[in-house]
Amino acid sequence: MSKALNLKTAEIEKISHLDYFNIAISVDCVIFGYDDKDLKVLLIKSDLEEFEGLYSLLGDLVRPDEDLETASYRILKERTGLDDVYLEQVQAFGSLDRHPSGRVITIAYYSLIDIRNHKLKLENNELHWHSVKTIKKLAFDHKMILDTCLMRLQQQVMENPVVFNLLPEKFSLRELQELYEAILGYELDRRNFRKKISIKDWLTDINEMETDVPHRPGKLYKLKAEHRKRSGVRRNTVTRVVSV
Amino acid sequence: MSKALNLKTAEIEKISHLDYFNIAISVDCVIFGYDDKDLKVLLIKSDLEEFEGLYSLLGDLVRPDEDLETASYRILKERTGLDDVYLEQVQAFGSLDRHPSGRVITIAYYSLIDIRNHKLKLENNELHWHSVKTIKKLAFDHKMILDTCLMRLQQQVMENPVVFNLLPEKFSLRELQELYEAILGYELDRRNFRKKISIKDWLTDINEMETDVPHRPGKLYKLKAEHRKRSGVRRNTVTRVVSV
DNA sequence: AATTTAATGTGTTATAAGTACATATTACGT
DNA sequence: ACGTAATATGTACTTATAACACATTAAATT
Repeated sequence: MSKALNLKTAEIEKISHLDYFNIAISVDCVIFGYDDKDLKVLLIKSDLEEFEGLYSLLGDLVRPDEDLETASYRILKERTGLDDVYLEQVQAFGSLDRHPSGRVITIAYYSLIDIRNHKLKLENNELHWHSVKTIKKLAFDHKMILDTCLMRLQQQVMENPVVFNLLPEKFSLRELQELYEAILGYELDRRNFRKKISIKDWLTDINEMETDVPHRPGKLYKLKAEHRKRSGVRRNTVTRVVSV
Repeated sequence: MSKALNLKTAEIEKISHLDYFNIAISVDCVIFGYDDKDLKVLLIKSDLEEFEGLYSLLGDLVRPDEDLETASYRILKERTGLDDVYLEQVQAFGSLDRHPSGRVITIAYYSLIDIRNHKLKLENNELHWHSVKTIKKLAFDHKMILDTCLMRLQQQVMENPVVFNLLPEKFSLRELQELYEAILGYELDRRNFRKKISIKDWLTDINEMETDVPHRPGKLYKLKAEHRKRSGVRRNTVTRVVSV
């Protein structure tokens, strides 16, 4: 891989090899979580002077020997310890000035994880969950990336059973509705919401009830196994590379 | 930009600078056209031995001093002579083995152009329009990229007034419906189609009729000016860079 | 033990959107 | 003048969305 790529036009060859490899490529993960009726995102304090005091998404350069999904899974694994996560590519961001130290094109992924039932190794990593709706500014173009990923999540939410990755295995319909409301940013009618969900036929009633709620407990449900796909990408080939 | 990026983890620094810049980044354009009731895509014969006899999408490496949209517009301009085109990013493709000569991550864009009313400088470029539905195999992973872009186009088509970029300025409802059918791959009911389009309120009746049709001519319509956005990206900043 | 509280669970009606389907009309070609 | 092939248009049926209220249950309070 040290010789020039013999790509397409002759024109390319005029320009030296190094010029073309002076672009770095990174992956940035918008890691969504859900807790306390609130959509969260996992952020780290930026270590760049230019962005002193600002937070940024979790990202890293892509290594020459790993593909994009592998890089994303590696970041998730390194930062959170998790390797069983939902992950989906959203968009590439490549403005010239998006990174102060040089040319870095980044591919954004969003990821959904259940905060409560996975103990993350957060503290030692300087990682923290931030409420999405209170975030005003981030390092780099990460606010734009976050917004784009949130929009994508909002689009997906009613068509695909993806949000269950944010919930524990068993949940009540109220919890599910609150999650939808947190993602969409507006309130839903309870009866219409339940009807819609029941038409989709995603859930099974497991004949258990909520406990420890200070009111009448609701029924608990599980996502049906056939809809449980933890990743938008082919995970069996990918996570092995990451987690071994 | 020749010194290392001071990015995130200490771990990165263990790996030499050159390793990280040994990934090239390209842009590939799926250029859709429409003619003869058929969705077409613009392809070029691959100049790589590995893909002898196969066609590939139009693409090129991204230059360190241009952003992704600029690179896409440059490719379109260089290859077709057009700079007033609809262009939208779809997805990044980054498998390790997708390019036989080395590691190249590519960002796929799709583009919509009106074949008939723009004279393209095709012949001297070895470019040809191919009917999308007859394409079985392409060089690299370009078949996958084409399929992904087509799916994206199909998704967009009913929600956004994008397909008008494939048609001449004035068109009949029949032409429009045939275009939708070509993109979606199935037939539509004429009355329902017209109702749906009229509800969207995208068109103005310009009080002209088709000419040179061997049957009763239909009315001609134009896309209303407020829906005429030739690009999914901010073009006023972008095309200037390309076309000046 | 009785009462209050706060949530669960459920159904109907009205409106809008989607689907299936048929007939009269018009310009061209012969 | 006539046949042809496409345009133009509307209605009934079905499905989805939206708005809306009341009885029930278990926990917490008195």
